[in-house]
Amino acid sequence: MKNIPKNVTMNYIADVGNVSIATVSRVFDPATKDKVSDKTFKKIMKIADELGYMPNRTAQALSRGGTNTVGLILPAGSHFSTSEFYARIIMNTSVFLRERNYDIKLHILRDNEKIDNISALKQSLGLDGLIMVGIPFLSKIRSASFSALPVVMMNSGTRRGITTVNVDNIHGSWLAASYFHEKGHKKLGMLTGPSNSPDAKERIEGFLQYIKENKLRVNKKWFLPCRHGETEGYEAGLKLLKQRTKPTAVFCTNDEAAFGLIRAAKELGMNCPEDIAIIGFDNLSATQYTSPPLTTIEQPIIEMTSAAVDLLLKLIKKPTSTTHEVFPAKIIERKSA
Amino acid sequence: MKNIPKNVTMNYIADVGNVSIATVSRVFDPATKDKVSDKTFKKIMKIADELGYMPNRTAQALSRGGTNTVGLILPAGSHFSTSEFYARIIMNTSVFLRERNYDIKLHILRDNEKIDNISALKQSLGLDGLIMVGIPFLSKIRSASFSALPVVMMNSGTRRGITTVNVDNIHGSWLAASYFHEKGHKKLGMLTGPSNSPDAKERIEGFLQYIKENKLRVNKKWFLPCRHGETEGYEAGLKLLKQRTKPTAVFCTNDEAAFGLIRAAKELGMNCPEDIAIIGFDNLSATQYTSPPLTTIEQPIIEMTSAAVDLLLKLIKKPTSTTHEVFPAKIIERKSA
DNA sequence: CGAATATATGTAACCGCTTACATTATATCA
DNA sequence: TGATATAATGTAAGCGGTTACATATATTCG
Repeated sequence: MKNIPKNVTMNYIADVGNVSIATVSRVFDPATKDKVSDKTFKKIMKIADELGYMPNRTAQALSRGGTNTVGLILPAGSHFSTSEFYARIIMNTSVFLRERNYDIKLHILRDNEKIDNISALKQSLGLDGLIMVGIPFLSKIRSASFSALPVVMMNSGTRRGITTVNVDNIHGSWLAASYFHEKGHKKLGMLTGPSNSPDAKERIEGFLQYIKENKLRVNKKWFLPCRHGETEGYEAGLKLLKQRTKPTAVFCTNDEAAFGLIRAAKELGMNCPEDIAIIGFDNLSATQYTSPPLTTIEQPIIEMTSAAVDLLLKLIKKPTSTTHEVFPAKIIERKSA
Repeated sequence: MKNIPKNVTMNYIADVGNVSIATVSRVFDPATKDKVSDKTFKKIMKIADELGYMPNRTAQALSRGGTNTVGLILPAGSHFSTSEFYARIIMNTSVFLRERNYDIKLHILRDNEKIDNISALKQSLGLDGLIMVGIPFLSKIRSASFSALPVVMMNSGTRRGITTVNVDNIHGSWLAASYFHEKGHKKLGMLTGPSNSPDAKERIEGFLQYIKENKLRVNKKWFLPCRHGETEGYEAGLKLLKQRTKPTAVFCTNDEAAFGLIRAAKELGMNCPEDIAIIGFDNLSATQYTSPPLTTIEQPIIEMTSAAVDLLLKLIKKPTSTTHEVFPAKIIERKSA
C-alpha cells in the first residue's frame, strides 16, 4: 500500500480506485453520480471513506465558477458588538443559507470603511452574492455595476435597481404616534436615530406624517438625533427632558436608545408612562425586562431574513428584475406608553 | 480598445498592460510588489483601477494552498437565535480576524448535526482553521486527527491535544457561592444548565467546591438542570421554588436562565433578593434592566476572543504544541443577591 | 568598455477540481 | 450475429491565480 499523502486529493482517490479522476468527480457530484455504475460508485465511496476524503471546496469553486457562499455585510459601530438586532439577522441568515447549501461569510465593515466597488468586494471575497444590512446610501457606487450583481439590501432603504427588503418603517412609526395620540398625548417628541440611517429617516417620516395628518403641533426641539445605543439614548434623553417645555411622549428609532431614555427619565425623577410615555423599535428581548417593560414596534426579522435569502439565491441563479419587499411592522404593547 | 470581458482576470490585465501575467501577480502580492519597477507598478495599478480589477480570492486560495479564512463553529439551539453571548463572540472574532486579514465563515451546527470529522469539515468548507465555541465533547473525533489541525475550542472544556480558551468557571462559580455565603445564605441551590455543556459542568463543580469547603448542606433537589433560555429558566425556577423546603439563594449557569428564574420568583410572590437571592453568569446587557438588576459573573469575552484568534493564527502558521488559556471570571455586583 | 552583478520581466508547471468530447464496453434488435 | 443504440469511463483543456526558474535589461566597477 502506498503511503497516504498529507492531502488526499481526487487524483489520489482515482489512483487507488484505479479509475479516472473524472469518474471520481462524478461520484461526488449529486447531479452526475448516477452516471457511474453502482459497483464503481461503491468502490470509490469506500476508499474515500477510509481515507477521509472530501472534495476541496476551493478547487470546486474555481472550477465551477461559483463558491456557494454568500457574504453578509454589516456596518460596524461602537454599540455594535452587543446589538441583538444584527445578531438575530446573522443567526437567521446563517441558518437559512445553510438549509439551501450555501455558506456564509461575515464581513463587518470597519468604522470608516467605504464600499465603493461592490463587484470587487464580492470578487475579492470569493462570493456568489451579497446581503447588505443597514448600509447607508453609498454615493460612490455606480448603480450600473450594482444592478448586474446578486445583491440584496436589508434595512437600507429602497433604491431603484437594487433588490431590497425592508420593514414598513413609515407605517410602524405612524403606529407609534397614533398609539400615543390615542392615549391622549399631544406633545410628541422623538429620538431620531443616527442621521445617516435609512431606517431612521423613514421612521421620522412616518411619525411626522401622523402628526401632520392630525394637526398636532411639532416642536423641533423635541426631535433629537442619537446613535443607537443605551448610553447615547441616555444622553440625548437627558438633554431632551431637561428642557423647559418637553414632550409627554417620545418615540425612539430603536430599543436601545429607548432603554437609555428610560434611565434618563428615571434619573430626572419622571415616571414612565405617567410623566413620559416611551415607545421603542425592534422588540429586543430586553424590552421585557425594563421597568416598565417597553412598548415597541416589532419587525418580522425571521420573515425578512428568509425573504432576503430567497431573493438573493434567485438572483444568483438568474439575474432577474429587482424587487422591493416591504414587511409589516407591528406594535407590541407593554407598559411604557 | 478591446471590449472588456465580463470577468476581468489577471490575464486580461496583463494583456492590456502588455506585460506577463507574472508581473501582474507580483503587483498584487504585497510580498513581491517591490520586485516590480515603479513604472510598471503604476501602469498596472492604473489599469486595474479603471477596470475595477481585484484578484480572485478563490484562485489565490487554490494556488497558495490557503484560503485566509477561518471557520467559526457554533452550536444551534432554540434559544440560540437571540443569545447575546454568542453574538458577542461572533462580532469580536470577526473584527479581530479582519484586522489580521482573515475572513470568517460562520457555521451554525444544525440541531442534530454531529461533527465526526473535523478535518473533512475544514477541508470541505475551504478553511485554514477552526474556532469552535461551546461544543460538547465529540466522542467520534479521533484526537489524533485533531491535534494536527489548526483548531481552537472556546468554552468547550479542556482536552489534551487541543488548544482551548476558557473562562475560569470553577473560580467564577466559587465566587458566586462565596458571595451568597457572605450575605448569610446557607441554603444554596442552582439551575445547573444543559447537561451536556462543558461550561455548565465546571460551574457546578466550582459551586459545590465552595459548599464543601465550607461544610454547607447540599440538597440535591435544589440543583435543577435547565437549558440556557429565559423560558427554560422560568419553568425550572417554578419547579425549584414550589418545593416545600427551598434554597434562599440560587446560582444560574447563565443569565438568561436567571431572567426566567426572576420571573418565576415574582410570580410566586417572592421578593428578590430578600426571599431569594439570584446570581447569573455572562453579564449580558439585559442584566442591567431586570428588577432587580442581576448580579452576575462576567467572562472577559473580548480578551478571550482575541486570544482564541491569536492562538489559531499561530497554529495555522506553524503547528506548535497545544495551549490551554484560562481567563479570570469576575463578579459584577448589582441588586439581585 | 566589457564582465560581473543586480534588477525586472517572462515562461510554464502546478494547485484540485469540472466537463465537453472522445472512447470503450455492454445491451438491444432485426 | 453484426449493426446500432446506450451506458460507463477516460482524456485533456480549462478555472484564475502563484512561483521556481530562465531570460532580458540595467547598473556597477576595474
